[in-house]
Amino acid sequence: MIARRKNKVESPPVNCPLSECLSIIGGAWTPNIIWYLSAQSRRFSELKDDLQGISPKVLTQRLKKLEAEGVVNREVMPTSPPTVEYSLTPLGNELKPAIEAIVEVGHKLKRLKG
Amino acid sequence: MIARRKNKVESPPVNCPLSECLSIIGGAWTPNIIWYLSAQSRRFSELKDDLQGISPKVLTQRLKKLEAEGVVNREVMPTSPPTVEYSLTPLGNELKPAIEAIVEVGHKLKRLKG
DNA sequence: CTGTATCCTTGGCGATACTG
DNA sequence: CAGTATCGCCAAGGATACAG
Repeated sequence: MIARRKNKVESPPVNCPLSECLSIIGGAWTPNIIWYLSAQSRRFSELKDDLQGISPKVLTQRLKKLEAEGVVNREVMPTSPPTVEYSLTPLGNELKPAIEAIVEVGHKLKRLKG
Repeated sequence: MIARRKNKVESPPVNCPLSECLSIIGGAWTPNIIWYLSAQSRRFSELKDDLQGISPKVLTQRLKKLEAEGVVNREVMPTSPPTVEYSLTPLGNELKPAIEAIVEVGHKLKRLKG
């Protein structure tokens, strides 16, 4: 007899958490922003330099979204002229393993494919 | 010819090795496709059922791209009617840790944020 | 069953100029 | 320095019908 295959894959609940996390790190520049912030806290224009080519609009969009999600902390420093420090929150640090896994695989792919 | 403004959307930033991997798992349905294939090999319409809501066009697009990248293997079975088996290549399996890390973080986020 | 072929909408992103 | 405000494009993705 032909072993009829299972109609369902074992654990479908995966759909949700995947989207949950990817909706955070999914933006075009977002992973790199988190990457740089995971190394150290950065100011707006420092990030703008880190992410060469990003427009201030998009950088603002991303940072605001990340801040709203509780992933990034924004702190205005009482300096003159005023500067703003961005850093990862504890929640933001939870993302680091995923980012690192992605980086890891990125390296492997690079080795394997050229 | 008309000189077009060069505001076309470029590929993600090149600063860190993130892009390499994200360009593979970055598509809208791609992570889930890889997830389902990591459990077992699947046929086209099985994947279409797994990924409820995906259009055949997009599923084809993704599978072709993944196949071209060496991540997914496509095998036509000599059955009647013909069926096609998709599975992960060894290279594709390299992606699993990253996917799993993302899932992991997805769970954490869900716990922490409700 | 396994895809193609079209058409259409959307929103993400780029570029640039301007403000406190 | 740290953003906002506008404008515009275009490619990803949805919907649907058709084909081998």
